[in-house]
Amino acid sequence: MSSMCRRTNPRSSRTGRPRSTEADTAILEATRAALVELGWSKLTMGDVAGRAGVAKTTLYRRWANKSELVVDAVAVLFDELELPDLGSLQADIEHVVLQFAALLERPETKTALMAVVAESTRDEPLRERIRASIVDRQKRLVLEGRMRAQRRGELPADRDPVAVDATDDLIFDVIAGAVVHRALVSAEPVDEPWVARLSALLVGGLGAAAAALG
Amino acid sequence: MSSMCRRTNPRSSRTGRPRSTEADTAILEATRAALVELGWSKLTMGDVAGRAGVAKTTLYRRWANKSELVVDAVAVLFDELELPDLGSLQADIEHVVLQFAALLERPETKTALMAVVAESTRDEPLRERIRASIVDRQKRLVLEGRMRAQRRGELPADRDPVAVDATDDLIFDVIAGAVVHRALVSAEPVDEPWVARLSALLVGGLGAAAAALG
DNA sequence: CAGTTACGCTACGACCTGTAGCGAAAGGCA
DNA sequence: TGCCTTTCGCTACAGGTCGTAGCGTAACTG
Repeated sequence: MSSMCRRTNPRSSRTGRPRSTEADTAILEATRAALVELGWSKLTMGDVAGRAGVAKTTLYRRWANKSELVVDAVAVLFDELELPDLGSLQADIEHVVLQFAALLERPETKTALMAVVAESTRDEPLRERIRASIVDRQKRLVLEGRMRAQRRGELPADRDPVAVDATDDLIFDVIAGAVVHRALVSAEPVDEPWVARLSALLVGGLGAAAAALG
Repeated sequence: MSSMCRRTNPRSSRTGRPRSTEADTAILEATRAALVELGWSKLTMGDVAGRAGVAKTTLYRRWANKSELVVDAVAVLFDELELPDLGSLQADIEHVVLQFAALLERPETKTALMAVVAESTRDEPLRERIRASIVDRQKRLVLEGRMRAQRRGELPADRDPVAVDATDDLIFDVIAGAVVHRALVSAEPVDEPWVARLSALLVGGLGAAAAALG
């Protein structure tokens, strides 16, 4: 709290004209609109600036490039995912998978998600941004679902906390990966029959693992 | 076989200078090299042409754009995947998953795969090309592994052929999706412990489903 | 009021795209 | 052998995007 605590958080610079938060939201909204209309590859910074009613230079003051801008624009959409208690592990999984599939059906996310991930393979800061803004935030769903199943007695209580973490990570990659692959790579519908099969596979697999350890 | 059967297969045009197959291979090789050095987003058609020692116009005579070129350049790498019989379903799965993970570790595939998939969300011909050149060709691995497991008695024989197809598709999306998500989105290693967990989950899930039906 | 920062605007060099036009090369066919 | 057709390398080009620089103005602080 000294007078020079500044470089750590440039947003709290005490002096000068503050950044327009209206411009922030207008830009992110314009970015999502441009994604819907143009898709990732035809979206340009100049176009977004025009839609948002700001100068192109204003975009570059906030984001280094298109990828970082788009990550911020779509990240908020992923926070809409919820995990209501439907009474059984399988029902919970099916519900969240259908939500996730609906999210991936939206043209903004469909075109943007794979693109920024592809870009992040050669851009470490971007990878970190994606992890922090999107990936890690959704692991909460797996955590919550697993704990709920344990409370119900569908899954055994924790023994080795390291193994539990590893299993949570595995389930996350399996569910998210399978849905993304089905929707975007195989390009086939993530509908109730498919979701039911996936959920049954997971519940069966988790149950079998628990039985083997018990 | 009349004298005018021509438009159906432009490659078999009887007259005129034939396309240089050396140029074909040089271009695809140059494309992979450029992917390694530059990554997807900085790869340009002019750069590839220069590396391959051909004119830029020669590229555009063969491929409509960067995406189609890159699909052809990396598709061949996916054909290296094999499924040797290791004696058990779980061992077979683990082996092919580790192969697939090694493939995704290569800089060419890592940067290209997600990029062309992202592009294909707004490009129907490209999606078809990806499906034909990469996706569908790898489903053979699931088919072979499932039939082998049935021969061993690890899985029950087919009853409903429709359900069998659906399960094959599901397993394909789950395995490929999980590995891709782990490697590129979560950006964490696809190592033996993780692969063992994934395989155990799948084998357990398939076994539980079989038991429920039996 | 002085100091500092953000803003809109314009302009710009560098780069990439995809196409057109040319003369030369390499095949098929009679 | 000569004609036809297609591909080849080359050059040139219009159109578009990127990311930055410079300017005068606006907004907020103490």
